[in-house]
This record gives sequence, structure tokens and C-alpha cells, in this order.
Amino acid sequence: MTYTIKEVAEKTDLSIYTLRFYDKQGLLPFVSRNPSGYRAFTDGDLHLLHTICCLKDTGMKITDIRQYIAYVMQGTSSIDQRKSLLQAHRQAILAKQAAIAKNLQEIDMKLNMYASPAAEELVGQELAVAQAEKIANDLPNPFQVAMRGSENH
Amino acid sequence: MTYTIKEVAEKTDLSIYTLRFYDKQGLLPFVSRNPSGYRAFTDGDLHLLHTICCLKDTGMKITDIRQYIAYVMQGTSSIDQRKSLLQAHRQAILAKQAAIAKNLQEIDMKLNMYASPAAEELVGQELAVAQAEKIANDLPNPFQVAMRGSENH
DNA sequence: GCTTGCCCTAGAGTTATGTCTAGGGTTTAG
DNA sequence: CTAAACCCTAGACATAACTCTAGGGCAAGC
Repeated sequence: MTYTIKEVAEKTDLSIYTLRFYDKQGLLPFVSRNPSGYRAFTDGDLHLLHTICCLKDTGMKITDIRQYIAYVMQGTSSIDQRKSLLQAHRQAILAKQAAIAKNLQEIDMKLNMYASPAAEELVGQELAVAQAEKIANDLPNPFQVAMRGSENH
Repeated sequence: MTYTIKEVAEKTDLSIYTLRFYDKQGLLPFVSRNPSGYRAFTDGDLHLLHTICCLKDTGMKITDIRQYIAYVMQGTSSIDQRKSLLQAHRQAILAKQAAIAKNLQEIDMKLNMYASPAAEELVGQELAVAQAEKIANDLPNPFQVAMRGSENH
């Protein structure tokens, strides 16, 4: 049993366009064609496509995914190269995870400030410091100046 | 004390081009100009720029960052909106982290297979199954066929 | 006062990853 | 045997996020 490109698009979260684009980019050399030239996806093809999505969703570039797939097409002789490629990518993912975690921490600190009962005071102080810094350097104040009933004159 | 665009580029991992691009995109309304029209970055500006990078590096689009910065320029009256915006982004980050972790697990499973002493056998079996599936569906076999000394005839 | 090395803007060009259109063949149900 | 709903390719278009170029002003050292 095989699947048409439409069925595969429905099974994955890729569009028909994206599937054809991936094929054009050399990511799907394993997908055979039927006598009419239509792509016929097997279950094994879906499995490989899933691997491609894993790599893509963790930030691997299409050219590197193409290299990995080329190794797969080559058979068991490329196991060492596949291992190196995936190990390098694994390190890249770990680095990215660490970076995201660090940035998330900073965003959480901001959120804590905004959620604090003293939020208005804290934010107001930060703003006041930033504005004072502009004045101290003879620069125009780019922040919106709060009106305190002085607008009616 | 203020910094030139070049100094800021050196302090951050953004290029001068990117800094000017961000300014054009409305991400840096807080950066004042000196009498010659040169951007003069204060320490407070660097702090805000750092926040921008946190958001960008966790996948926030420039239009959303622009919205956040607009709220900041608006002063303390926008604290609630900032909180909602960051909370929504926080959820997006958590979802992305979970997706990456899941994909990483699958990549690690592949790596385990490739690192196994039986790697060649396991990979060979997978390949054989995939090829059998093609044959069973009357499809051409797209995989490279291994030569076993049959090439010299 | 002239050269060098900054700074500026406007806008063109690039890269990566899709997304869509035009033109045409195939399959299936009536 | 024809209409609807698929499939195909080639190539144009889109989008985001830069990156660079051209043309020109400012500032510091000789």
C-alpha cells in the first residue's frame, strides 16, 4: 500500500507544496514514482520523512539534511558518516537548548517584575533612570512623556 | 557616556547592518541621535537591546518585538499589555522547548543505533525492509544496490 | 585643509524556505 | 466520453531577516 502526496500532506504537517519543494531540493530521493510519474510514498518513506522533519524542526539546514539522506541512500557503508553528522547536530541542539533556557530565564524575570505588586513603581524607576541618562548626555528624550493634567493650557 | 553603532556591534553579536535594520524596523525608537544625526546608545539602550535579542533568539518575530518596544516607550501605563505579550511568548517558548526535546530524543535513538555494535546489521535490516516494500508495490528501488563482487563479468 | 575612518540614508541584493500559477497529463464516477 | 479531482513540472512570487552599495556628511590627526 502506498500514499499519494495529498495523503502524506494530511498525515504530516507539511503542505503538498513543501513536499514537492523538498523533493526538488533532493531530500526525497527515496520516494519512487508509479508508471504515471506520480510519487508513491511507502510506509518506510514516511518514516524517513519523519526523520527529515526531526532534523528540520531542530534547526538543521536543508543542505545538511540532504547530505544525511544521501548517506542513507548509500546503505550501511555510510554509518560512520551518519553518526558524525548526527553527533554534530546533537551538539548544536544542546547549545540551542541552553541558549533558549537562558533567554527564557530573563524573560521570566521581566514577567516577575510586571506581575509584582510594585510593578508600576519598578517600571517607573527604570524609565526614570533611562530618561535621566539621556538628559545627562544632552540627548533628546525619546520616551513618551506622561501627562499630569498639564495638557489643558 | 554613550556608544557609537560600531561599539555596540562589537559589544553584541549584531552587525552594524543589523542594528540599522532593526532601527529601520522600528525596534530602536529609544536610541537618540547626537547633533550630527549619529545614533548615541546609552547603557539603558544596551539593556533594552539585550531584551530585544532575548526575544529574537527565542523566536519572536520582529513585528511582535516592535509591539513590545512600543509598549515600553509608552511608559508604565502599558504594563498589563507587556505582561500578556510576554506570557504568550513564554508559552510559545515552552512549546518549542518541548518539541525540540522530543525531536532530540528521536535523534538520540538513531545515534544509539548507529553506535551499537550491531549497527551494520540493524541498518542493513531497515534498508532491506524498505527495499522489499518498494518491490512489493512494483516500484523501482531507489536505493544504491550494494555490489558483492558481481561487478566484474 | 586633506586624508582616513567613522557616521548617515535609501534602496538594491541575498539567502533560506517555502507558496503559488500556468499548462498539461491521469483517474474515476456517472 | 466527459467532468471533477487528482497528479506532474517549471518557474514566478512571497516573506523574513538580513547584507551590502552608492552617495554623501562629520571628526580627528597630520
